[in-house]
Amino acid sequence: MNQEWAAPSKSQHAYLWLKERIAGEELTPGYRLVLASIADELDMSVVPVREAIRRLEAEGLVTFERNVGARVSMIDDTGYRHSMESLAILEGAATALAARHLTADDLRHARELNRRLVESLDDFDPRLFTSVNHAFHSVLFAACQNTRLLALVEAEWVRLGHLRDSTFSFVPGRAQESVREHEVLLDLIETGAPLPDIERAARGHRSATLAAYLSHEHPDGLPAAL
Amino acid sequence: MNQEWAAPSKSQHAYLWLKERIAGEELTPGYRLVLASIADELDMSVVPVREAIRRLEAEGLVTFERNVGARVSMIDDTGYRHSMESLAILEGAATALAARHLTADDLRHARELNRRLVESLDDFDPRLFTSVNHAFHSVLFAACQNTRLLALVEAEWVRLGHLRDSTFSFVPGRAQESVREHEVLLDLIETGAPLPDIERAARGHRSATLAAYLSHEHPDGLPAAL
DNA sequence: GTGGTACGGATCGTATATTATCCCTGGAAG
DNA sequence: CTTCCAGGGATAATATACGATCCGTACCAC
Repeated sequence: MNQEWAAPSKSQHAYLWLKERIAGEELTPGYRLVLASIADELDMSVVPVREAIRRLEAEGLVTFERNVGARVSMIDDTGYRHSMESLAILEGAATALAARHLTADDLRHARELNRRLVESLDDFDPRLFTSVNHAFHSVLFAACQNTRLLALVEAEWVRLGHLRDSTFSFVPGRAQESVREHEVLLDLIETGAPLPDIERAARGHRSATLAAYLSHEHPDGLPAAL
Repeated sequence: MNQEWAAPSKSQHAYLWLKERIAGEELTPGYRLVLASIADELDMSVVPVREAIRRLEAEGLVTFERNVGARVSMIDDTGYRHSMESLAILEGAATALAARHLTADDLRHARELNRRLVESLDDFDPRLFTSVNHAFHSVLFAACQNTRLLALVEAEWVRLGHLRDSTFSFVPGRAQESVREHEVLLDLIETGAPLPDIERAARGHRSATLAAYLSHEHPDGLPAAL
């Protein structure tokens, strides 16, 4: 009597549940993750919860201290900068590798998303903007054939997603600039520009967002090279 | 009465033990990892072993199938190619970011390692070559200030390390070319070449190794773009 | 008042036990 | 000869139980 509706393992369930809460900011950085409480809440024993947390730890979303417990990863400016820089590199490459595989439909979809970004500039909601922004970039790099690279990009987005809600909350002015750069990027792809140009544009786009944040928070800091 | 000798958790111990075995090819790809056997061998219960395996899973070293068990990740050509391509991108960027931070000592050390690579070309041992090769590149990118990027690079090396012993076993001719490219790369760094040039050289170096492998295994395959 | 120490609650770490699932093998039906 | 089904062994998944460790607090000595 096979239950067709598939039984997701409890471990998996706990993993997804936690990840969701972390991404959704219900569990903010520094939040203490107590095994027993979570197990209780999810109506399971602590064993699956432990495994879920181990996986999250390996992904860098939570930090663990022996005999003390887990907490949602704290993010300092350095970590944020490093992650953004890494994402710039990964996403830039993925976008370039995907460029030649984008269909006309994909590009239409991307332009539509960017149009929504433009519209949202009035009555600005950083949360919404970030979400649509992610969708926009996802369209552009999802066609990348290199699944490993894709996984790395997605992992970095998740990492950042829970660390800072949105750079755009901090530097509202960056949003306008951002959507313009999106158009440039789309044009490059559509006209079949050389891949290195596309990569440079995509990387530069994210680096610029990072730079905007850094110069806003630390006006006297040095800009990142490369 | 604090025991100074530190008590590494069993979970940690199992994790390191397995990782070691996998890296050392004692556990080859496809090898079945049975919880009870491992627990027995390490003189512990299955719980810590499960956690260790979960961590390895998150790192991509083992694959897991629900209710079936874990096995050391199989690597197909596609996976290998994707991983190498990703490494090319990551390592290229890390090397460029590290370039300005390398000391004269670092460069001396790197040249010394490359000298050893040259020497080893007679009486060629792919295993040794790969190992020293890793050391060489480690020196070049270790000075990268972006710890996140560094972690990604190292993770990818580990991934590849256990998947294929060495590309150089398959394409011996590549080794000579490789050490020459090392010299070029070192010269670029030493003369303070523009970072994009350094990045391109470092990325191209690894891409070339991948290409050599691919064209050797699949002479009719298409070369990777970018 | 300050420092240290001892106790206790909270929480983690691991072992053991129980249940669920898969896969293989063998036999019977067609 | 092939196909299907049943049963059993192997193994994973989870629950429960117990011991170990940490950390905060209160008490005592000085």
